[in-house]
Amino acid sequence: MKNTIKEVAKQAGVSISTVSRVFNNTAFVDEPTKAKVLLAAKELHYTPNQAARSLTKSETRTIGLILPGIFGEYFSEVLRGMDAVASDADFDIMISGAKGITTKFEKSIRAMAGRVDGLIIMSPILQGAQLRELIPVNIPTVLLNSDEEHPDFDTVNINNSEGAYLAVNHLIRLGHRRIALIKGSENTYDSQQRTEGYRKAIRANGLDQYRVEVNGSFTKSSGYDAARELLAQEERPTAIFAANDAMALGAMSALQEHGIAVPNTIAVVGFDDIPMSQYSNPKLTTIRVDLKHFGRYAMERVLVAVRDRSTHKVEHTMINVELVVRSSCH
Amino acid sequence: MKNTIKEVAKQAGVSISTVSRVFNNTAFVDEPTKAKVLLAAKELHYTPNQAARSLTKSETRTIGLILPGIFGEYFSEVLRGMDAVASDADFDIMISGAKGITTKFEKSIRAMAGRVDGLIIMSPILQGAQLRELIPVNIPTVLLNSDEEHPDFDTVNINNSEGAYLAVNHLIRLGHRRIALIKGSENTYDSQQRTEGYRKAIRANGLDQYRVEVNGSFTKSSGYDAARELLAQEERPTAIFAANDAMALGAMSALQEHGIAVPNTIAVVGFDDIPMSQYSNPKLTTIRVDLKHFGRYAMERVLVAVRDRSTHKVEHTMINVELVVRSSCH
DNA sequence: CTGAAAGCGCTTACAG
DNA sequence: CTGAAAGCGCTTACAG
Repeated sequence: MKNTIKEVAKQAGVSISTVSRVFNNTAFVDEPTKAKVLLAAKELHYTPNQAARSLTKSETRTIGLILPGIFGEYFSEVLRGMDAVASDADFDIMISGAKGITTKFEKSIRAMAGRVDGLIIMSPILQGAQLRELIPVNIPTVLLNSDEEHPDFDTVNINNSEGAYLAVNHLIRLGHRRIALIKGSENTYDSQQRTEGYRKAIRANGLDQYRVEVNGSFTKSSGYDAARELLAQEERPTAIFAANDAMALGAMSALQEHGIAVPNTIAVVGFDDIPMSQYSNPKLTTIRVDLKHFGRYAMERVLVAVRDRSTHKVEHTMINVELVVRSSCH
Repeated sequence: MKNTIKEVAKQAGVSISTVSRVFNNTAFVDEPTKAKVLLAAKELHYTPNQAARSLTKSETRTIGLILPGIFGEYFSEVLRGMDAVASDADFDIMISGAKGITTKFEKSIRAMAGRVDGLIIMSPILQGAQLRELIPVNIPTVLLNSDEEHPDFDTVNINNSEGAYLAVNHLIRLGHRRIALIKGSENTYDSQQRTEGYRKAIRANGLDQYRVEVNGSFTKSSGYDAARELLAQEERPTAIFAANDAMALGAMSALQEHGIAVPNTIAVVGFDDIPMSQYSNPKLTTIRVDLKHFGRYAMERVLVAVRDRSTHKVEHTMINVELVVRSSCH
């Protein structure tokens, strides 16, 4: 990596232009010359410096990802989708975990400058104007899970409120009335929307008197804790809607520890349909989000934006969801 | 991002050196001058181009990760550990999924050249000599899950065979004799070692006549399939050791579908102790690997290597494991 | 305290 | 087909 194009040129007895040409196949080079270059490169273990390359070509062939975290099956699936299309297009991925802290977020953005051709940002906390301020002007970026109608950026969102509505409605049709909600992380766009969907369904069915909401943070352990909190209440719910599958799984675990049968005594619904949900015991009824497609689509959007930066028009996309019935409700 | 240091300098009426100085705090700059620069930078939405910066400083403050995949809780946890220490040290992470294909692997390496200060490579398939050939000479790199004693690279490994031995031994002490193994991905270093540990325990207890091994690939679905295969055999095992938790979870799901009680009819042990394992039903007995520490440690190693490239000496580390008994065995 | 200039490792017209 | 030179956007001695 210390060996430069200059060394290779010297060793091969040619100019650096020639070396560049054989490495980029950008012009025809005589076979013997080419051979000499290749040999020299091999001997010196030469690999072109991509930073230098980016600088001259002002293209990096990499997309930057700024996410609130990259952990758990939710992000895994989204990443998997992104990786698939990036890799097909011969793009690399640069990751920065923004942790939801604004200063950290700014730092991540700065770190990306000049090293990526486009940005995918999932920042469920930051709002429209702030994003406008923080995100560099000239770089194609798509926003995930925030500000559905941001005038300046492409946007991909999950139909959260619809999904929550579907989930709760399913429970109601099954005869449940006291349906508890385990909420996602506070201040988070998707959490708020899922809460809203829950409330809408409750209200629409005149069940407001039975409404009960407890806090969570989208993690299994927070779902576990929330379920215990629910069990401690004098009037226990007969059903729980957790704002994501991780919490639903955690909640089921807590219920089972307490010897409470799922779904017979308490029914549970989740949201996301992460892979684990079809392997749990009982299998989780949930709201299916095609997470892989979500990631895939987001990556496709940046890529087209990168390709024709000039003609690109802002587009807002909503990912549909559907109820998938398994065995955790009754 | 299109705005350069030159534009800022012009707008502020100073030289580019001065702009550079205020941005890097690398020398004292008069307050009024500084103010002018900052103002100009703000107006132009200026962010220093990191590619250019890397080139002149020949330091990138980023570590490249080449992994066989970045999906599932196993990788999530490892990544979480890496991210924590990288982020503390103010380093970014660049990811490339090598997918175990050699050509893809080479491409990943090339893509990293000049864009990272160090490399963490998990390539359970490639062997010592190949790695030597493929990895650029001058870049500090640590190898994960491969070639324990590679003479040229730092190495961090999990004590796989010991762990497998512990798991199987636990089952034997519980009175099981027909203990099936669900293997991990073929040709994989860690899979081979886990298989080896299984066989050692079986042999040491004179149980060779009961040995039964089926194939898997470290995924939940492969564990599910493998369990079904086991159930189809004329003599069913009374216990299953899955080479990782994901497969163990998949296997339990298959057993439960068939109405087989875990652990009463068939006991199950896993390996890794991914977060889900303490939330499953029943909770999974497994071999605990401190995955987060694994990632953390690997990142720490590259970072020290990056810091003193010259004095650094190759070091081989083994991560210890331990049996954690929960409720899936009996 | 600040500026002019060289240099980081490449690519790409421009000549020949 | 190949080379010399300019330039990408920075940083960093070197002067003053």
